[in-house]
Amino acid sequence: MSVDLELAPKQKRAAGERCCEPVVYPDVQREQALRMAEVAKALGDPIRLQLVDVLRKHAGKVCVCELVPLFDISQPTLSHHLKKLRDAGIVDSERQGLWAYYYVIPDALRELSAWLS
Amino acid sequence: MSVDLELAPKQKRAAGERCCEPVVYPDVQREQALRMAEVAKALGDPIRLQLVDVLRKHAGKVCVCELVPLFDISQPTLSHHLKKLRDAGIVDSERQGLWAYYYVIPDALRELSAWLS
DNA sequence: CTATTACATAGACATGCGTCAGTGTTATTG
DNA sequence: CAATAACACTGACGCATGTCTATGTAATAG
Repeated sequence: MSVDLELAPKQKRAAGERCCEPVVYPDVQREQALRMAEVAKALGDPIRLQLVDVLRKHAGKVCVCELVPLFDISQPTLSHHLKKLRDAGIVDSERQGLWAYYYVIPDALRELSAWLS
Repeated sequence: MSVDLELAPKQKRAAGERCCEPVVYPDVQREQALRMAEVAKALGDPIRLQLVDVLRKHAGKVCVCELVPLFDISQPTLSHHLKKLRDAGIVDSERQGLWAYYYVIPDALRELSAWLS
């Protein structure tokens, strides 16, 4: 999988000349880069990465009240991180009475994972 | 691969009682989360992600002068992004005369990639 | 209804980020 | 030497981020 940027032919040039001609490249696949970067950015915080790890390990849905004591941050801060993960399309939640259960959206990490391997 | 956080037993409790006891968890593997989050954060920008993509596709080393025309940003901004990738341990560079050649460090993405799959 | 519990939202604060114009550094050409 | 080219660094700017305290909302207990 790639993001498809065309590259100018690679060759040395003597100084005193222009190094490279400007390259026109199709911005095909740029949306893919945007999507993957958004997911990567959401994973770019240790707490959020550990949150995703916990949610993935516990295949079912996990109550927020079980997540709070795992980290040295306040409950609102954790709520904020969960929202970031929701906005990135990585997790989703369900309310049941007073509790909120979070889970990883299947295949949410697939595109990035495939690109990385 | 996981980050190894212990989770409290998952069970509903009647309201009016504490939901969960605080959980003590070993911060084993927390360094791993820090490392992976650092890499993910560096990939969390579309331009940097595309830079890594270009460098990975062209297995050899790529001259900065070939990268500049691929993006709609100034040369100093691109230099800044390359520095971020260097700081994250994803790429490295070599100077040869006037030119600087960048390349992806082998296995720099392996840990994150393995965790994601 | 009142109190309590679980969770989210609001606002504030310091810090970090992405970008640019400008400048510096190093190497090559003439 | 002076001029030029490739690249990095500096400082500035607006905006986003991570964190907190305080408050809001919805549901349950009594």
